[in-house]
Amino acid sequence: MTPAAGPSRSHTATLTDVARLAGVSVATASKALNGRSQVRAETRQRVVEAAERLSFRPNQLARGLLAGRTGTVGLLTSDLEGRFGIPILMGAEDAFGAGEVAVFLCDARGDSIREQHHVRALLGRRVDGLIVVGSRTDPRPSLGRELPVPVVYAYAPSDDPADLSIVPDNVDAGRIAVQHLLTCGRTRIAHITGDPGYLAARDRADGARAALADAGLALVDEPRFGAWSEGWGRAATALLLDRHPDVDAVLCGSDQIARGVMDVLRERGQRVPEDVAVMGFDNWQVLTSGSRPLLTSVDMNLEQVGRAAAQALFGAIAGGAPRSGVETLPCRVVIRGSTAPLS
Amino acid sequence: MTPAAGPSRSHTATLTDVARLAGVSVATASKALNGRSQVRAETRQRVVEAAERLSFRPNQLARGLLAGRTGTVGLLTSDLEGRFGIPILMGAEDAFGAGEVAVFLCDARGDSIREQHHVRALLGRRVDGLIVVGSRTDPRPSLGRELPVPVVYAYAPSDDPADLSIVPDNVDAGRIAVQHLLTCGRTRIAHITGDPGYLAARDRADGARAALADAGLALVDEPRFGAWSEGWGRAATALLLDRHPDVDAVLCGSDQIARGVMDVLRERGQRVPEDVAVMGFDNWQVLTSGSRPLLTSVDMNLEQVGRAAAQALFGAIAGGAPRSGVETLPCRVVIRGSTAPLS
DNA sequence: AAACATGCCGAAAAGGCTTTCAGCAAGCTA
DNA sequence: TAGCTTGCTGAAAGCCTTTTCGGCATGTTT
Repeated sequence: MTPAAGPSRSHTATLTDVARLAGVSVATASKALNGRSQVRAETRQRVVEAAERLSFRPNQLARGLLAGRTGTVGLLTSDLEGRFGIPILMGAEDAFGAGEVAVFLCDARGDSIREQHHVRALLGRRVDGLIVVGSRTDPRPSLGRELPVPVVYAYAPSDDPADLSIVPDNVDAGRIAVQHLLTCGRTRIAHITGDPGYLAARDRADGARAALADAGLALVDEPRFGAWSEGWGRAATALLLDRHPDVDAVLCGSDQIARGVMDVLRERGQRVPEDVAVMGFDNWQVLTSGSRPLLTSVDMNLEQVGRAAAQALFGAIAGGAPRSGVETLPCRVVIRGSTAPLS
Repeated sequence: MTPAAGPSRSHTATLTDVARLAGVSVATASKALNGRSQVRAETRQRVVEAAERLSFRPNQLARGLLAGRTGTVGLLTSDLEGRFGIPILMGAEDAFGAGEVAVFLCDARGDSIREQHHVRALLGRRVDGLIVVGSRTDPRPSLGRELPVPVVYAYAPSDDPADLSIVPDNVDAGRIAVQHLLTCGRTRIAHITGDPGYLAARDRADGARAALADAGLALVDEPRFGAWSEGWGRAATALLLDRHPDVDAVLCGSDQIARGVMDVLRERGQRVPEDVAVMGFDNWQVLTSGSRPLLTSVDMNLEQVGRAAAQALFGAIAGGAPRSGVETLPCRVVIRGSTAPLS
């Protein structure tokens, strides 16, 4: 057998082949394989066996062409390397994969020209719907209302309220984080967070302030906005301790920041969590599980965001009542060693 | 306009519509839009305008049905959450996206049943080829030789030498890492690495030993295998310093381990890099850029692995000479603050 | 003016599948 | 036995595009 002439070259079995082998017409073969009722059991059996023998796989292209539905969706992401897109993508893939939907993955790399290109290509392939995953929770431009298929935005909401967007509830995230710290008996809580240009940073700070206000308290100092990095966590902590040595909890805008904060606390002789409790956001395993002690963090349930987006899209494709607006999903606190009740 | 009856419902334009609007036959319309030469310039112009007006997008399903090629490939990954799959996926998506190929993403979650299911589904959709991305460099079971489309394995090689696999060269990675440390004038080099069940750990250790042997040196102590975690890095470093306080470099099997190593070195009063140089593997940004000093690391060029796999698959689809066996791609040292010449 | 080449265009088939509808045989009732 | 219902099966149309090939109107040559 020559290298190029394996079974690879043998014409893939088609329904006609199956029908011929089973001694029936293609129509009957089709009905037999699809569980239609107008086929005698014995005939169906023959067809099924023939299909088996030829390892027949119905051509989804032909099927999609006929049905007008392809059973495919496009997943448009702006940054794959960012860590937020992945869990969402997993959740969506999971929700679809359970059914019989296949996912086209496209990375626009944050470039709207590329994005437009991908949208056109996906429409050419007649996807049944689109999920758009952003890298930040700040609103992003809508793909427009003129698309021939439903679209769901995940993580980054569309700026058009007529679109449906699924996002984590960052305000509530800030609130539950503070509530956890209050539950631990902390009252002198500082907030060190990232780039104020990010809505997520502002939302979380707002939620944190609101929860404190509900308890008749306030943040120690204003929230310190900076960068989403360990370095900023370290720098801000040094400043914080100089001005407020009596702080008993630091809520950090990200796990990276929290790592920097914990490093400096340790260097300054503050024990975590005995003297100062520390919390992060994102629940990024590589960071939370490597720190000493393990880091308590707020998980944004991104996988669930992905799943919810997939389900919403599914519903829209099936023709359910169209939803719109920004729907938020709750976050959850994952408690580890860096927070504990004051003893 | 009722909510359900937007332009969404308006029948997507088809070539017939374009032809009718332009006052030509579908055959002519097709030729005009595809740059075939047997069309008068003026006629072509009319057709193009009509297509524009109707925002016509040729149906790729029909096209694929006819051509026998769909311009799609399946990307089968075993673990999306693992950090190795993503860059490979990005590289592949990039290499394909440049052309006109769309990528079906499937996550098998490490389950071979799921994997089989996905393969069948993808074949049903008549993908032109398959890329299989593993989560470890240990060989994995082949998908088999009987598939009707070419397959390329990335990161995790197939156990069938008849298949083509693209993997990073971990042995060489260990070698170049040690060479860098030698260049920095280090001679008492220890190796703390991860789970010995991983081929990557053993390969890197082998490469490191080989490079040292070439220089007439040997590792300080045997490589310390353990886990891919900061915690192990800390524990192993404590042991190491007790037995070999004169060590002047630690080569770590991953960036996580390296972070743990650096933490304990600092605690024990060893300066990095003045007293002890530290290197990691993987060049994982979140870890390398958060440490003090910034961490030198070996980058496995995973994006390039993905690109190379995509290109190989592309070649195989186009019918080029079939390649087979395991092809390795070189890694590269990314020098940062944690390694420096002895002064 | 006849014969020919040339340039454009359109009818039709193909690709694989599903669905509709007509046809046919067998079994039943009157 | 004629007429009817039931139960299966198959022919054919349709989904959308590309490609082949025949045909028609020019323009060109002798």
